[in-house]
Amino acid sequence: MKYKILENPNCEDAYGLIEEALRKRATITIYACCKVNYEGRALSELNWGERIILIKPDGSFLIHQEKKVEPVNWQPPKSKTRGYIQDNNLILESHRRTPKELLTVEIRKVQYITYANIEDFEELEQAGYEKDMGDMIMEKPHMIEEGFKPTAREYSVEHGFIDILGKDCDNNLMILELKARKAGVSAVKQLKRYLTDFEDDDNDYLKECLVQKKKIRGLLVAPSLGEDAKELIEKEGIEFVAVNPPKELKRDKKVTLDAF
Amino acid sequence: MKYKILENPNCEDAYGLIEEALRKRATITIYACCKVNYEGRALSELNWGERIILIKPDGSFLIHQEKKVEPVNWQPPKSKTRGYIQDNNLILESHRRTPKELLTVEIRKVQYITYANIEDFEELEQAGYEKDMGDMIMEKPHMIEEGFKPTAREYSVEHGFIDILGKDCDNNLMILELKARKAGVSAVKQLKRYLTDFEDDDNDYLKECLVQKKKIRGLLVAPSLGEDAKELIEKEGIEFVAVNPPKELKRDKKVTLDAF
DNA sequence: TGCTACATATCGACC
DNA sequence: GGTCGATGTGTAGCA
Repeated sequence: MKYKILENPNCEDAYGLIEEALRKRATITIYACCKVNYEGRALSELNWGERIILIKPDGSFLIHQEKKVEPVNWQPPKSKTRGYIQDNNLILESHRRTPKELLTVEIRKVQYITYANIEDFEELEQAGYEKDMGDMIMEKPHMIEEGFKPTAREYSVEHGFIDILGKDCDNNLMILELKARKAGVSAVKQLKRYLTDFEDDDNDYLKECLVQKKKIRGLLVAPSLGEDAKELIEKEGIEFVAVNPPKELKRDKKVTLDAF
Repeated sequence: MKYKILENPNCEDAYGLIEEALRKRATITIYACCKVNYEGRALSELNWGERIILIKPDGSFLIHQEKKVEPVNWQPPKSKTRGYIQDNNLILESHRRTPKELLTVEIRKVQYITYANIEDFEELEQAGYEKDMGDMIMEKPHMIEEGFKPTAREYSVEHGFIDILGKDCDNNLMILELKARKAGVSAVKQLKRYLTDFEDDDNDYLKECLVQKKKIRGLLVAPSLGEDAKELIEKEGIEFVAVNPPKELKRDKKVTLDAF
């Protein structure tokens, strides 16, 4: 990692280092006293104070205060950064075309600037999502109940997509809504809406179901259920199945599979 | 701003500086080659690579790659950070109680660490939100149309809240859904759902409306409308009113008001 | 503490 | 370039 650090620079030196870093497509951090203006989708102003500025080679621009995970101001990747000197202050601008957005940072005093060319070829591997849960249920449908047979995934209805469509051992239709986290009232309402949509819709599954005089069962599949949601599923005649999302990384899974 | 910078430290020195910084409740940035594991609401793993670590005095913990606005891994405010040395590597852990979440950073090589006590007493002032839009319409109802009289705000119905409830000059009921950004199909559907909820609900507004044989008008209020949404409002008999969210900071507003 | 809704949401996938 | 949906969404407000 090649890096450079500049402490207590004057305005011109700070400007010079930032230009150099931008040219070299390095990642820059600045500890400085600044004032920030943003105009674009919304409008904001942040008065003089000390903050940390992070500029990435992909154009991302972040300003962090000493609190919270979220930056106080930012610009997304592909934004264009430029700097100039005005009234003996260093101004940094980050500009985006669509939508038109401009972030302006007026820097009164730089404590230090660092930049480095970061080498990172890894991507985050993760698990424990709704998609993983769907994959798992398609692979092991008995997790839902004995005899469950999935027939379709991401089945389109008026207000969205039914996560998994299938049949139980008695050939009743089953409509599954998956949630990777604790399900709330909104999840129950969503499933209810899909059930209504499905019943209003003219489709082969429904026709077959009517002909064979079978039921349509709505199932909410999630690791747990909120208190309010418990009441609502009773009322709506919806069933709940407790399933935890698989917390297994794909690489680990592969290893496990390879072992067999 | 008091700060300290340590370049190319060995494991022990890096550990020492971080402990010192945590004690002093400083804001820390580390450029380092590390490996990251997260387990909590989900599960993730990030293999060896160079990243920027930011630790804030409120407990926020961020790991940034050289791309994107979002950190690749993080912990929220109030998380507890601790460090230790294992196998000649520096380990940083950030721990959260509820929900139980643990972030583990294994650092192989530190390029540099800096910490500083940041002084920032300013908060972001902003404008251009749905709430501002609601305030503006309550203050200047004629923006919607001549003779519009708001009667209720955040009126609760089955699937959510009606932003503004009111009457027109002919005493017809008006149900307003506000959006601070371009409205899409989902906004129209949301309003339609609220209209249905309202008509299904047993309330005084509705009773009065029926007695006086008045209409119920649904209005979508937003700066603009997507193409698909235009078709849908036609079909659903919903009206659209173009209103831009007020992009005026409260301080500016106050000044303006003081001037009168 | 828990729940709801908003955000300059961001981000990825799909069209 | 848009549209749609998931997110370890984060965050504020309120019960």
